[in-house]
Amino acid sequence: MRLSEFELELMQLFWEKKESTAPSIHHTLEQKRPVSYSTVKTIIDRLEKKGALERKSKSGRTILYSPLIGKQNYNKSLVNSFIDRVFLGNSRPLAAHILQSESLTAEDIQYLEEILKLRKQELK
Amino acid sequence: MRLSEFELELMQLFWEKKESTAPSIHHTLEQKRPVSYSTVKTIIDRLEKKGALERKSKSGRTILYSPLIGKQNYNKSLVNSFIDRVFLGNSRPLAAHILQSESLTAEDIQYLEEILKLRKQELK
DNA sequence: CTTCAATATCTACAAGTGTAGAGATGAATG
DNA sequence: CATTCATCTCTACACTTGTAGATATTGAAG
Repeated sequence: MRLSEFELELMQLFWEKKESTAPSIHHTLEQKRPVSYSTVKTIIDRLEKKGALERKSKSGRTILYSPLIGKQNYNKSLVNSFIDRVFLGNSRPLAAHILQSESLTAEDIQYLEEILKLRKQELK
Repeated sequence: MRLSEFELELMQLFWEKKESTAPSIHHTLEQKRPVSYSTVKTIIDRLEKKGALERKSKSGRTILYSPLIGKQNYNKSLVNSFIDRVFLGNSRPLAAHILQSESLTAEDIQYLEEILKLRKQELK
């Protein structure tokens, strides 16, 4: 399944909240930038049509939606296609780039080292 | 500058070849999948309009194009916005994901460990 | 019940994207 | 020179995306 930028932005919110309504999502998003309710609802409708969201229930007229696709899963395929598109399928330059990234803390680095250690073990 | 998927695909070829012509790019791309010359040339025109390519010279009627934007630079900003969009600005999960990726060789792992070692040094 | 405010549904539109045909044009060839 | 073939330029179109107004509907409040 293919999500647009905006669609993904909304899915992030749904994943975070587990389930939510259009008015609530609209409210949250409005904190960040001006956007009309209609716009948000349109995107939600499209997400539903694509099978990324489903209607769970109603309270009053208000529809409660919940994600049909998993964040983990989706991210995984996104990362893979990103590596394909941008780094021609070669993970290493991306890995190198990120490991140099400023935003990693000492803890992050520690943690990532652990992962590498384990991988080395596996390879032997 | 914002490149579409197809535009990026062509830029990858231009970066690889340093400079090239529409017929040549078309030829290369055709190996992979059926696509008409017109299509390729349209994308090249758009890349030129966006300022990603420039006309370097002509041999006969054939225009030689070369990249105006750097692969390194462009990738960097792509990676950053990718992390923002998909991982909400948090590099660590992406790093973790990639370090687990099957496609890394023992050498890659060795190399990446070096990077982490250096980073640790810096932090002290 | 009637009214109203909130929510949903429907419709629209401009910009960007992938795709390619039609026609112009110029370089090479006989 | 006239012709042809390759290449360029121009135009087009359907689909997606971001954006939102107009209108319908209904639960809630009086």
